[in-house]
Amino acid sequence: MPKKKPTITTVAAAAGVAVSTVSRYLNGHYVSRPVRARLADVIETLGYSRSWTARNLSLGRKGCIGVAVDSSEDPWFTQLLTGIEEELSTRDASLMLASLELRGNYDARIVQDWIRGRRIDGLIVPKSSQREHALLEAAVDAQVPTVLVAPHEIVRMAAVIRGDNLTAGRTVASHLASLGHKVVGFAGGPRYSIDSQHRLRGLREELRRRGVTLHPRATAFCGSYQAEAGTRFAQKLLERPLDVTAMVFGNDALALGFMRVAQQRGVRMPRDLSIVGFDNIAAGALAWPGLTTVAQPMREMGRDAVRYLFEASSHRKPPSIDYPMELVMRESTGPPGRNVTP
Amino acid sequence: MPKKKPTITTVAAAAGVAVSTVSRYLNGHYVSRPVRARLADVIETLGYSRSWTARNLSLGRKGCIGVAVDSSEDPWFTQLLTGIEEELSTRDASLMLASLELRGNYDARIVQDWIRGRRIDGLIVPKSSQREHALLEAAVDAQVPTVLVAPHEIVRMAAVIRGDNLTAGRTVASHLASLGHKVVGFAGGPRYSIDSQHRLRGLREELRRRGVTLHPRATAFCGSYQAEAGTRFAQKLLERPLDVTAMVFGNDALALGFMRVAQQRGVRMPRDLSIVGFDNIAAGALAWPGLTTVAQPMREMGRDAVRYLFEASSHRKPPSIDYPMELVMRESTGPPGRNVTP
DNA sequence: TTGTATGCGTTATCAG
DNA sequence: CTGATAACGCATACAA
Repeated sequence: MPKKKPTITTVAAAAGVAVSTVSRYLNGHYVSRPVRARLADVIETLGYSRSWTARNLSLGRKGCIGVAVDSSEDPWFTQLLTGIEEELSTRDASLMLASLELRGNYDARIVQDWIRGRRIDGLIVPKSSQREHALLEAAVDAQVPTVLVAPHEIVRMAAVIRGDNLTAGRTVASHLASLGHKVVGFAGGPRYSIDSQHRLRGLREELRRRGVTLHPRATAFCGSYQAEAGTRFAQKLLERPLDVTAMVFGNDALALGFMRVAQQRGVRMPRDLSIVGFDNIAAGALAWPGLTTVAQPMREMGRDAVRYLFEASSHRKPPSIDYPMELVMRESTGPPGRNVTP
Repeated sequence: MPKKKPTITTVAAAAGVAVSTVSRYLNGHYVSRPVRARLADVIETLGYSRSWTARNLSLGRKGCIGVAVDSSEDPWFTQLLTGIEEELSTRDASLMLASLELRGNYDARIVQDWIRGRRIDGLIVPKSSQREHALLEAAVDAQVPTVLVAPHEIVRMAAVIRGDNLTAGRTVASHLASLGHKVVGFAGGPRYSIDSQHRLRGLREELRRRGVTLHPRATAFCGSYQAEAGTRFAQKLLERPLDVTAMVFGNDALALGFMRVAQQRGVRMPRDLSIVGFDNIAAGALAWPGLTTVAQPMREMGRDAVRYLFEASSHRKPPSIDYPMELVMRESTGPPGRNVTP
């Protein structure tokens, strides 16, 4: 006999009060002490727990925020996700997840349905680029608060959260310069990626200040942030003798992809070549040599993203915060050695 | 002027029919052709889209399935997640995600709230172990269909989906034997993990059949599936000359953790030691040497998990399927070399 | 084939 | 301080 779940009406009846009183009790509004005690008792013995669906319908909200990402298998993203979860768990709201590239090709219909069907109270879009334009437009149309995390391209339709990539670039430059490197290279992600651009700019500035050369032939964009782009870049760069003693990559995935090919070809790191990445993904710490990188406070950024969403109404203008980034030194960087011919 | 969102009532009024007719139209029930056309038109111009919350309330369901995992940063899990998303996207349902170890220590309250508050139509728990017992009990109590993916320990409270680890173990044994290895070792995850036990058993059986020794001193359990456990194991095993020419690990994370330490100490792989893992996580493909491993059809398992959830009522007994696993050969395995003294 | 009436479980606005 | 009662937006018997 599957006993039916108790509702607020059941509780009210059992306690001999009106449903509205129970509701008030549930929401911490005023009820007399004796009634409160009785209600607590009844609810306990009945094992009552209110219906989220009904509550949300009544409140006119959805109780869910949406997260739309290229792929939920991206380790950079999962760090952010943890932060999002963390903050959400304190706000009795939950998250809906959608990968935009689930079956190989881009498809944002699910997210479009979310916002058209008013299924979400807010939207978080990490690493958005031009192709998310329609999505963001729909979001502002439907008045669903949106926050972009580390968008590839510039937008003024939503709040933005991103790391302080300019300073991060400078930090990397300092690190390399103080190790004694005189000529370094840079390989970014997509050319249009703001993160890559800022990282490069910071790197370039500080390098120049330190009298270090940023070699033009070893400075490029890989077209993507995927590891495969890093391996392709490696195949090209390592065809001929190295011009540089250190390479800085747009992110860890690129760096790791590069390192695999480099090791395969006998390039010893950091002796022949120092490597630096960005993002501090787990794979970098597991590699040998461990990948020197720059960490962003992803969890904090995730938390702040949902915080902003829940306070969106009170904000006049969406904030655009730059989070501090921290150099994580591992074995892939060291003093420069002689150049190598692979 | 934020135009108010149209409801089913708005549509009915605009079309000059009753709401029930609109509802019928929406759900594909019978409506006359002219009315249907008019409705389609009105809905289009109004930009109407029905409220999920209200629909679910009326239907008595939640429209969400819950996924409770140790950490959503686990790359093994994110593969599963992709499959879950994939299937969910075809069923107009969404997923709620909760990490059980969000802040370092175990806390399942959020998930308990889900099932107590009837917020989910089903529950997926990957890699469950003893500590999830209370959770599963609550789930059966509340009649929420549950499916366990690759549970560490045996349970009879829910449906189970897992890979065919026995055969996988045999496959690895064959691979190693045919490469010419004569003495191999095994390092599993937690001792109680069924996956590790099965993988070991399959390995042992086939090894014996092939006349290959499974060295007892190099056969152990690392206590966890985390990479750190692999590094600890490496530090211990590599203290003295190796007794084996190949090591099989309970999963890729352990193997990668081991490899890092091994490379650090100058062990050349596969020349000095061949390495095999399980799970085929991305980091293994990026390492050098690339990690030979056994892949599970994680996406398919994820899809099937939600399929089961949605058909739970029609099933008499929960199925417990073993999914085929596939050897992925990379550079970390090769013919045995001479033993090495690190 | 279509309309009417009722229920889903809460919250909020009123009177009392 | 508490109790009716009207939303919330949709689905579904049942009646017409």
